[in-house]
Amino acid sequence: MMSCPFKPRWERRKDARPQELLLAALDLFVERGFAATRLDDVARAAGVSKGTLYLYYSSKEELFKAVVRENVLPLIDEAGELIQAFSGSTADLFRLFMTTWWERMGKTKLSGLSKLMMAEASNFPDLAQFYHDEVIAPGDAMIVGMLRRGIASGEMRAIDPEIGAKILIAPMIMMMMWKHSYSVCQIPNKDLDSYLEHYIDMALHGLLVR
Amino acid sequence: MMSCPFKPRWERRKDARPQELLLAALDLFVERGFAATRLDDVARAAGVSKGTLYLYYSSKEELFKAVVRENVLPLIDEAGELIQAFSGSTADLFRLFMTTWWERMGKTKLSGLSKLMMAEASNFPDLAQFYHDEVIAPGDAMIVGMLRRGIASGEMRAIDPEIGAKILIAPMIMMMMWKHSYSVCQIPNKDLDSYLEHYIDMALHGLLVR
Amino acid sequence: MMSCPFKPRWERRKDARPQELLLAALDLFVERGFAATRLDDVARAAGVSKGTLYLYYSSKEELFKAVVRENVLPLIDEAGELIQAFSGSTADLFRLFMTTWWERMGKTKLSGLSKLMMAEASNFPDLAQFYHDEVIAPGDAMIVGMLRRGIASGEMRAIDPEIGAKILIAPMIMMMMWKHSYSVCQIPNKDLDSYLEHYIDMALHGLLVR
Amino acid sequence: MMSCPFKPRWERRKDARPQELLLAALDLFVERGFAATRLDDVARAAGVSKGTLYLYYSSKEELFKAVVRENVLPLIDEAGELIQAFSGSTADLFRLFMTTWWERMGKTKLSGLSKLMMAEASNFPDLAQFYHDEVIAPGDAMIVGMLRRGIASGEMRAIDPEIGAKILIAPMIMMMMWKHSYSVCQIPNKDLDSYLEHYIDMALHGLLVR
DNA sequence: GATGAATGAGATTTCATTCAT
DNA sequence: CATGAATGAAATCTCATTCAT
Repeated sequence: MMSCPFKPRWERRKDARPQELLLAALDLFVERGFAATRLDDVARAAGVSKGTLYLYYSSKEELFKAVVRENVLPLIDEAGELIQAFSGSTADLFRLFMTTWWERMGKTKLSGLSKLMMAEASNFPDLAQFYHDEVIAPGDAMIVGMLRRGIASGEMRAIDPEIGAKILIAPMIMMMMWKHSYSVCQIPNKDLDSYLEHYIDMALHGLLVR
Repeated sequence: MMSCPFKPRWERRKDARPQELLLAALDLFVERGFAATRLDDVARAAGVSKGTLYLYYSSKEELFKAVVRENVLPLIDEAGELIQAFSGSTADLFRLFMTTWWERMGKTKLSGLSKLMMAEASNFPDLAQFYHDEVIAPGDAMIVGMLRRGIASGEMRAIDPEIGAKILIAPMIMMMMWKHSYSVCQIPNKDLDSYLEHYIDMALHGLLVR
Repeated sequence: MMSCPFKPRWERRKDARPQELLLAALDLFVERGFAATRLDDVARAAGVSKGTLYLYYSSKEELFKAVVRENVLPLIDEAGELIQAFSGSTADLFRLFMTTWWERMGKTKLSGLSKLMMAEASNFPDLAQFYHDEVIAPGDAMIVGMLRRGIASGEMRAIDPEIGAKILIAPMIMMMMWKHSYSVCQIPNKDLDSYLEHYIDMALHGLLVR
Repeated sequence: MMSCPFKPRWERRKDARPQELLLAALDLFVERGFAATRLDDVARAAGVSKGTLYLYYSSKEELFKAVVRENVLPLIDEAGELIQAFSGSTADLFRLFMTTWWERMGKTKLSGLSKLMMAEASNFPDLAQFYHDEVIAPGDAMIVGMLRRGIASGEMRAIDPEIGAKILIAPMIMMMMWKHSYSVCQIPNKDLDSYLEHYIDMALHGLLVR
């Protein structure tokens, strides 16, 4: 936070404000969902008035899009670069990709956004389109790419990559969603790493040529 | 109320009228979710007045529980019996179980309830508790049971059955949820059977002793 | 109001409610204008809650349209019939028409609606279109018709009837509007009848062949 | 404030910058009305910040008064001088007065202020009082004066000059207001001159001794 | 049993005005 | 002089629930 000691005094406040709003918004959206989050609460959590929110974001939907843009899109880009740069076996790439995803999204608040979007997509088509275009489609494409790579190199069985991708993503997404829905049937935190290992193990033994 | 003295004992009363209510409620809950469904609309769809709803169900939550009880619990029971009665290999049991589930829940409106509960569990803890106790826990137990059966018989690798069950359920649940969320990234209906086959194939090759 | 003494008791309330709402709405719309009238106040004035208003009228605009429909349209129809039935000289018809208009609209609260619409037409295009189609156009057509009748019979000079109509309406409309705008420059009530007589006199001496 | 001791007495200070503000304000007030005009928009249109507006005008009402003072009052003075200086027949004076008025107010944006004031007078009594005192009363007095002049000289019939003035102004004001309200029933621009001629013709033939 | 009119708390969004810099 | 971020009251519209008939 104070990593840049020479930042001019007079710019700090202006730059900081939107960040505080997005942080508060992320917390509340994740906790309650899109429709059930009141802008009143977001404002109070950020320590500003309701009107201030509208100074920065012209509607609840725009606020949400900004939350996604600021928090999720960088991770997508990072993941894309990780895949591009990798030169080992596809199994290792798969392992690395899922582990990284888990560290960056699964373990953080961001995992709540997946649940939120799944939950509210049909009631907010604009949001759904946005999230699909910016997050789901690129993410999907990466898994498909990995499968194609593995099949081409002979490491993996020749499954349909599009269908296979959806099946393989499912346990990761469900793991993220469970964290944010039924507290009553939650996987204990200490088991989550075990879940991830089991998942990778089960996925690979199903994918690899035996 | 008791105007028909010969009414058979085992016939549940109040079932005739409520059936229409529950049908309308199921449709709307699945289409819009719990919070976003207006009782106004449920009443209109059922062809009764809003007040009448309250004659049969004391609140929106009670109405929802009734929908679940009437539609989902019988399927759970049925599935339990199917497993009890099965005597073939565990792989075949797994295949039969998932296929049956897909026919009875995945392909019907009921699949929407999974998404709904995932979406709204955290905002309606009572509902979450109810759904967990009545649906999730029993369902989970069946998968765990199948895994134990397979491991005990030597057919399957010795994975942790609790964790494995959650991983294995995930693609089934996601498939149901996708149907009801992003229309924009929906799997085409014609591919759904292909998805199921791929899933069973990938799951089994990961589970079976090689 | 009590002209139908045998009206069944149990329908009275239901029928009466919308009337009370429209009365309150007319009062407030006339007093404050469309945009500045708060539905809260309309509800309170009618002795009901805000929600009740929406039971009968789905939006502020619909409420306003209902006010116009209920109060103004009958007068328009009546005036049309009056003209159809008249068989005397056009000068006498003109006198009768303007006098009647003054009695029915000018002297009542309805005169406030003219001002309101003039004031807010450009900010509420839907309302403007509605009011033009239902009130202004028919009213205009009547004046044009009278002028045509007078010109055809040789009583009046051959002016352009469309343009003449607008000029002739103007003092009547202004008289109505003044009543509801500047209290500070208002024509005293006792002078209003004198205004009307002067207007008819000046108009006719301008129209009649000398 | 008195820092420039040699500044000529008669030069109004603070006039250079405010001119842009008043132009922007006139445009927007005419287009949308008083209440519906946002100071945000005025500031943006003038190319300054919202705070700057308050540097020059202490409130929205003061800004509006300044717009009227700067734009309308000079015309009133001019018209007064025109009447004083005129030496021909009263009919010719009337014609000249109305034609000039039409050129200077009717055809310009200023015509919008009449509608604005009529529309919002009752909701902003201070503004109404100001406008009445500064614009309406003097204008009215001029027409009354003309009528008195014509009656005294024997050119015109002995009508009540106060009442006659209001009737005679009405079509002029309405013509200005129509331009700014219902676009849907607007008099086409090419007909406006014809309207003016018709009006003068009808007015004079009603006023002159036959 | 059945109705549907009535409620009122609460949600998003707007905007004149203030004030620290 | 000038800025523009911040405020907070207010306005329209929604909906689960109640209750007299």
